[in-house]
Amino acid sequence: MQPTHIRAKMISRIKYMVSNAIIKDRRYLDDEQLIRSEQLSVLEEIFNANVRDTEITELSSHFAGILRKDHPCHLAIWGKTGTGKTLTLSYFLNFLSEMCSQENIPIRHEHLDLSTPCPCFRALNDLACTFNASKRYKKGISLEELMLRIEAKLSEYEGYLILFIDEVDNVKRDRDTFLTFLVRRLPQRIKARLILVLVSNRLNWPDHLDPRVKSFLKLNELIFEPYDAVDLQHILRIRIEKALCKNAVETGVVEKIAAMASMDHGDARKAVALLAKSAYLAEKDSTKITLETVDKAAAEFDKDRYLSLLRSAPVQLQAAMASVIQATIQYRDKRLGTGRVYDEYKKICRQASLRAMTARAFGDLISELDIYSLLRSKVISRGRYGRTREIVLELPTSLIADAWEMLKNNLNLN
DNA sequence: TGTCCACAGGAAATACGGGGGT
DNA sequence: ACCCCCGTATTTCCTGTGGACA
Repeated sequence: MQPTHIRAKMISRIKYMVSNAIIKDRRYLDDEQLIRSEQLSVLEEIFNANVRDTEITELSSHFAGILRKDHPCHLAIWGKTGTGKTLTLSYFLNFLSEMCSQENIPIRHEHLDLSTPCPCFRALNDLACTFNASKRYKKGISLEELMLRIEAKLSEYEGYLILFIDEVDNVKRDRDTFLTFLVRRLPQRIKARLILVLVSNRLNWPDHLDPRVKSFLKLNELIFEPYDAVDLQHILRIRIEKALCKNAVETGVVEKIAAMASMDHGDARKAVALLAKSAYLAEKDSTKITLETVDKAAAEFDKDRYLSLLRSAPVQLQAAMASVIQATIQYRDKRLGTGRVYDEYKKICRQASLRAMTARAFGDLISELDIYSLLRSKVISRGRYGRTREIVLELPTSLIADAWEMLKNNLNLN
């Protein structure tokens, strides 16, 4: 060991990195790290570039009634993830409140974020919490009790109350109870004028809703189109200016990222994440961000997404996924039905000393994996050889080995 | 035409684990 | 400390089903 040697190495590396730095302020590559006011200022710049113009105009006319002491009806908003629904709405509602307070119109808005799937109970509980009407419970208190507390808390308030409920369709099971409460019961019991803003990323969510709720729910609808490539370019350029040094980006990179992101979802968050990843990669190699860097970043991005999704999933789901992979490898080109995969699953559970769930429950696990699009399952009939769900692994082939390794580790197999 | 496979997937029953009330 | 109640997760039980085969 030669301490001076390693020191010299470190110093030269650090100096080198500093002189070649391309990231100026990495917080601007990740929204989570920005404080509220910074987020809003970025947002305002984006809006000033005429992005989301039509949506904001629509919102304005929908809520204009408030300034005339009118009661606008509820609003349903559709749009895929990363189309800026949440940010646009909170920006707009803040602005609206400001305007109203200048006119002395009492108004309040609350944001209920259901970005992770949650049962009716937790949704109500969260709602109660945002009103300070109750503490956070895990269990052990009835839905009725929660509703009463919310009502009690709001009983005195008489102005407008805008409830902005993000990702409504994440309310699993009993969605009707939740919505019935909001749509029918709550308005009758409180004096405030309630306006619901329901955000969802599926277009057809009111379809399988209790018809009684639906008829009560007079809705105005607003659709957030996915960003197109031009919008995304605006968004990226603003970020680049804030986060990166001058000349850190080769020409064509912005266009490329924008094109990639708009092609598969029009998701702005994803576009920014891709930019961030590219920047990190470029910085590590001390180069500019080139077109190849972007390709590399995109590949890694996909990999990370799948693997972290799996890693953080409940064990049973991981075991189910492992069994699907195992079965796919084992039976190579034969078609996979639920039965075979279930046998595999039982084996894996034994190895991982996990309690195997019943076939019925296993079927539900498969459906869940389908929702995450880790696999595709389709019910087919093979005549006298029965009916089953054909299961096809939907993982990029390059990832199968990685995923398998990770699952094996997580489940302590072998 | 009827049979029967191998499951799907709905409904009811049961197990679980945690909070509230006393 | 005890018991009871609640929502949630899983199991048990069950009916349904498309089409190959006889």
